[in-house]
Amino acid sequence: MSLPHALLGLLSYKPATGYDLKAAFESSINLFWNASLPQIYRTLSQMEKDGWLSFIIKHQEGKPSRKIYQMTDKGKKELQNWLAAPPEVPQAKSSLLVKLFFGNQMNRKDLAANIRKWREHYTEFLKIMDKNILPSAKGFAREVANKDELQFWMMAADYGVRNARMVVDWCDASLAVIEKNTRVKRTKQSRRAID
Amino acid sequence: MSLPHALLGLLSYKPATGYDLKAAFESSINLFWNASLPQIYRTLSQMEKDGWLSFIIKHQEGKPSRKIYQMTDKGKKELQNWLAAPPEVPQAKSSLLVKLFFGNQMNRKDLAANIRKWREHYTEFLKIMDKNILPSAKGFAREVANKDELQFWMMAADYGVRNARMVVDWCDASLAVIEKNTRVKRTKQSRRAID
DNA sequence: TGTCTATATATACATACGCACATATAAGCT
DNA sequence: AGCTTATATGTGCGTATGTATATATAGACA
Repeated sequence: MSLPHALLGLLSYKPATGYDLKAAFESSINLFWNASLPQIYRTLSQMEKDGWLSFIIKHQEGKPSRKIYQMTDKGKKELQNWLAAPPEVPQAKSSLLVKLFFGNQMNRKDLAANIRKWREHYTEFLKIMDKNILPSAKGFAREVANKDELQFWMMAADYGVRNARMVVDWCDASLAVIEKNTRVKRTKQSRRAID
Repeated sequence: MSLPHALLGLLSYKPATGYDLKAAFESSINLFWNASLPQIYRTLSQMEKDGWLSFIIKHQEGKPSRKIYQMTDKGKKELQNWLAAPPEVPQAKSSLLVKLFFGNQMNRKDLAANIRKWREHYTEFLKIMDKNILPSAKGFAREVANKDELQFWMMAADYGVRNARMVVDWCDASLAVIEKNTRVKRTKQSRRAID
């Protein structure tokens, strides 16, 4: 379970509201973790009950009040403990690979189309990373981070890029195999038709 | 949500009990999806209520009775529809990358140790794949699959191998960066000590 | 004028799933 | 004699999370 700790990590830069934290997620951690707004609110509320956070309410005119959370000493300790603990190895969950596993029951065209769609998604991701990674990193740096922090952000982003490249390569290799076999089958059919 | 469809896929080979399906998972789909025994039983029960499956009970001596599920026509249609539908792109969830993101707040030694642990896990995985992939695939082939099915199983396994190699490479690159910077810092400290 | 987006909070309902435990028998190990 | 493993079924409890919805205001757009 990482969401509370990811929130602690972001709050270690500066106090923030649930709404702020959602925005912070979107411009950074979203690459390797994801959280909806209701989930963030629920988690913050629970963390406050657990004594990891405290909050103050700041009233605004024309806009809703802001509930600004900040870490307590207990929260800081919790973050440190979590950071030092060995990370769980993520168990892969990929519905595409499950589908592929039963690919024999699929129309080859549908299967190839699905793989191509996946490929598109990751090439698109790579484009966005190329275009946005530096601006995004700079935005992050301006907001909260120093150069050391930027380095870690780049490492995490590098993981995302390597992963996307790996998937694209795999898609190409798999599409080649599927195409080759489809062609072989056609040839056999043609022969039979000639016979 | 893929578990019910993964179970449908396995049941498309032949009728089976929850216990059988757990074993089938472990020798194949476990690479890219995972399910506990209670979760499988619960899901089968729900699928039966939804009319995707029917079952017969086979009594055995000395052993518990077997509740053997098989697909209904509705279940077959459901599987076909699911297979043809475009797969959801998996949203990455990696607590190691979250930790790395806050790596600046960590002891560099702890961080490096965590990355090394990750690296070990994936090198171990690669070893097991090297040793077991063919025997495992053959076992799968003997059980349920023909050559075409084996090909798709190999494609999925290939994904796992490529992923593991990518992670190992990333670990090496990241460890190099962390080491380099640690050394630089030491040098600066040494200089300061000399000054 | 009505809809959409942004700001900001949150509840309600449902689903997926992990872990612990309950039940029963037989075989094999220490 | 007691423990673990394999076979086979489940329930109960808790947690994480997704989706829909409620509330309130202001500005932009069609």
